[in-house]
Amino acid sequence: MVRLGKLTDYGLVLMTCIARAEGTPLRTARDLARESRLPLSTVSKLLKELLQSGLLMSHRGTKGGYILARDPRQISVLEIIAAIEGPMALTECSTDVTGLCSLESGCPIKSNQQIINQAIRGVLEKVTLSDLAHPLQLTPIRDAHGRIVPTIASGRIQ
Amino acid sequence: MVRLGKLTDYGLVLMTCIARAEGTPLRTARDLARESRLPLSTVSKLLKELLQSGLLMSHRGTKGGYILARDPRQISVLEIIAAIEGPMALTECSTDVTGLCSLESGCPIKSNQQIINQAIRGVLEKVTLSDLAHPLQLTPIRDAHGRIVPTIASGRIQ
DNA sequence: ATGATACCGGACTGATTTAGTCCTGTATAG
DNA sequence: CTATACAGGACTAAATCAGTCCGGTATCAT
Repeated sequence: MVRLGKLTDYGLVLMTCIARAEGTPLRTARDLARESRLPLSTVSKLLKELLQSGLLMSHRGTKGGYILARDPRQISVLEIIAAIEGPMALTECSTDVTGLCSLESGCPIKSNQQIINQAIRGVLEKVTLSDLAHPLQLTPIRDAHGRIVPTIASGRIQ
Repeated sequence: MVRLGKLTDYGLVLMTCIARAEGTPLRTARDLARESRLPLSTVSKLLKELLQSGLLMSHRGTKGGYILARDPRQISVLEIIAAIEGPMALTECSTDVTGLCSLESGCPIKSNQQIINQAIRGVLEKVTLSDLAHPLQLTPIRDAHGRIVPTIASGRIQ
């Protein structure tokens, strides 16, 4: 449920790879494909999308490649996901445009959608690429009832 | 992105409908279909799934219908979503079972997935059916930078 | 210059998933 | 005993997704 597409996964991996290699200035699609063990064609496609969303910068030619457009701490996971899956459009109802819905007023979905949307956006906005890049410990803390406490133990979040 | 399926939306609506009608003890699929303006066949299907997940109880026969299995405040949105979309399975990697992934150790996806998963789960677990049922005000608060602060202004969350 | 490298942009296809329908069976109330 | 309403499946059409491929353009090294 609420699953990200495979390509989005790959995208996160690629961004992580780029973020981790701080020494080399530019990473080629070929390099990243090898590193992430993904097919080159797929990697290229993803890098293009990430580029168009302004998360990467590129340089052509023999010594070309990709580089992060911003500091990893300034890139949220939400942005990366949006870059690949398109802007969050849960339903037509969730846009700001009014009058589209045939149910007019009293549509019971609208507020629900927005509540949930807002909640998820909020979380994903807080997690940055930097959080993903550093192999941080994920320690699932469980409370007395055995339920997972939604705290991420990296120290950055909450 | 990170979108819920339409059916999940409908499911949330149906649960909300049931939660809101506190007077009537049992709601039939037919009633709910009329109320939610969704086709009966779809509504039936969803109610069945919600039933099997233990979120609803049912009664057959002439005066039959559905009723919430628990207090709306005890039912999280996460449960409702999981009931319809199946248990959160972002990728095979995100299950607890090890050894499935061909990349063996050092798979860079795994931790990412779990971080994001955990974050989303955490949020959805906190939002309850009660939150959806009461037409609460959604006031998107923006901070100085124009970014949305992920606070939901119902007073219940955060 | 010129050729090799690597990004750029889009079209295209097969597979998977999703939404939605339909039908037959079983329990309950009157 | 009959109408009502849930129970449990199977089934299909449509939409989405993953992945591939190709012709084009910019850049660097020789």
